Amino acid sequence: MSMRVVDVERVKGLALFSGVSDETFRAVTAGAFLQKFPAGTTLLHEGDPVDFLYVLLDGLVELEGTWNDKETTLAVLRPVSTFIFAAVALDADALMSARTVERSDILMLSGEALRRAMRTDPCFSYAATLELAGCYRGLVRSLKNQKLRGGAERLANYLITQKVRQGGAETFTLPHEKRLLASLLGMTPENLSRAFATLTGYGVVVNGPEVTIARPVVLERLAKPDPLIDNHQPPSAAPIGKAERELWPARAS
Amino acid sequence: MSMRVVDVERVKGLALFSGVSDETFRAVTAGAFLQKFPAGTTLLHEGDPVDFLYVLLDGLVELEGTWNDKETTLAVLRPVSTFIFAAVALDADALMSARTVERSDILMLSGEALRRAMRTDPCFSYAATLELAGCYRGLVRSLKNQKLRGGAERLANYLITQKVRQGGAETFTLPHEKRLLASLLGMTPENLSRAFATLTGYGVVVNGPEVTIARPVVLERLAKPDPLIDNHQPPSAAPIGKAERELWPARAS
DNA sequence: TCTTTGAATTGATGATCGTCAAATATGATG
DNA sequence: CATCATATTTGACGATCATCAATTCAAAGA
Repeated sequence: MSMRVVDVERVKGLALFSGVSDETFRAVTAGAFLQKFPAGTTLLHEGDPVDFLYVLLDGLVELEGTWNDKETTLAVLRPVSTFIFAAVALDADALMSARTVERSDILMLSGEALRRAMRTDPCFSYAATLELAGCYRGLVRSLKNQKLRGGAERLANYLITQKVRQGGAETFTLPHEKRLLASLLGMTPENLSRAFATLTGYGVVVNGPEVTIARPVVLERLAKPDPLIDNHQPPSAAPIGKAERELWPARAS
Repeated sequence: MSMRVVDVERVKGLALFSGVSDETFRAVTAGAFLQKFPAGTTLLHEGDPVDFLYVLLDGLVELEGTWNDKETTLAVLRPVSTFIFAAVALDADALMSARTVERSDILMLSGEALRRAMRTDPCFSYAATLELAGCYRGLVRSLKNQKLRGGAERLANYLITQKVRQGGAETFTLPHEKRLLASLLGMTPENLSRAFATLTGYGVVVNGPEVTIARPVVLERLAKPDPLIDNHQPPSAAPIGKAERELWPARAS
């Protein structure tokens, strides 16, 4: 239920809490829950009121939207990430559902306490603004990606981004099922398969979850990656927030 | 160059400045520009560093993204709206271009002064957080709209939203060219024409920019509007911010 | 090992959407 | 009013994408 010391440190290291007073930090984490959820757990359903800010400390979480019996994945989060912060800030109903893809450690912080802290601690609400600004820009990228690119182009850019984020090696592993990737990229699993088949002609070799980009130059000529859509940020040891991720490479953390 | 008294009042009435001290307000508006731009002026190009927060006081502004020689409209703003706030908060490059659709009065506030104000005045940075949270949720709605709905469904919902926002009368006027509407809805002008033709079978009558929804029930059966995607907020006398717009109808301003 | 279950792939087909070209309508300007 | 430029519409066609069905594959359990 309560946090281990090591977890406290991870939370304190979040960009969202950088520079905030110990007092604010204690006020916000006082009534916090740390819970482990198995894979496939729905943490929050769209339309529900949001009482907590969620912090993914370990595992994998999917944010999804629904309409007319159709579902789509809006984001796949890895640690350490906060989610549904906007709804918490506004004390509004969730616009998307959240569910675990893998077994996950999730910290739940009282929304009420957070809003109170934002109103009193300028450091904290400044950090909150930066965090939200980073999230906002991530969505702008997603919307551009979705509206301007075709399926094969979205996949090609996704693969290039994954390669960079996982260290740049020629071969890397998809972080989750292809079914989920298809939903994230805005296509059906069948069409994702065909998009992979298309990329075979551009030097992409697929072996189950293992992907090899044999001819990066050729693939890039198709993908046309763009820093105003794709965020090719290499992995870093320190956990970073959405804001720092947005500021790279201009002002690396 | 500087603001008229009436404009100062309009700016002070922005949600972004609700509750901030006169001191902060003066600090932020001290080096402000108020400029009139003709239609078709590019205020900011994507990729450019952002030095100012823009506030649309009068007119119409389009936010657009580009990739691979294709363009798409991400939003069309009416007064009173702020834009590119996220980039200003992070002092990052713009992810989208901004350009006037009509002759527009635009206030430009120093980004540096705004960031300074956010760090010192908790009221202001709290308001900034709410503003950004509202913008974030608007984008979530756009992304769901784009990924989950087909063209005719997007158009049907757009028309219903316009009808409500313009007061609810059976007949209303499109706020701008159809070419721009097509880009906003993520389709070509040709397909927008065809989508309008399709909606004729659902009681939609188009006469140039005049649209009549003759059988609202029939159109809604196609559109399936959803409060988690569409924000059917009726017009209000008081200018409101993105945050209040998100909170409706829960906590009307 | 065999079976079972669900993911992934492949093929066939139809729906949706974009592109090109041409025709029409609209609005601004001389 | 006439002319021009541009927006809009319409038709034809091809590309992209979704759906349905069938098959293959892989992992977990009996």
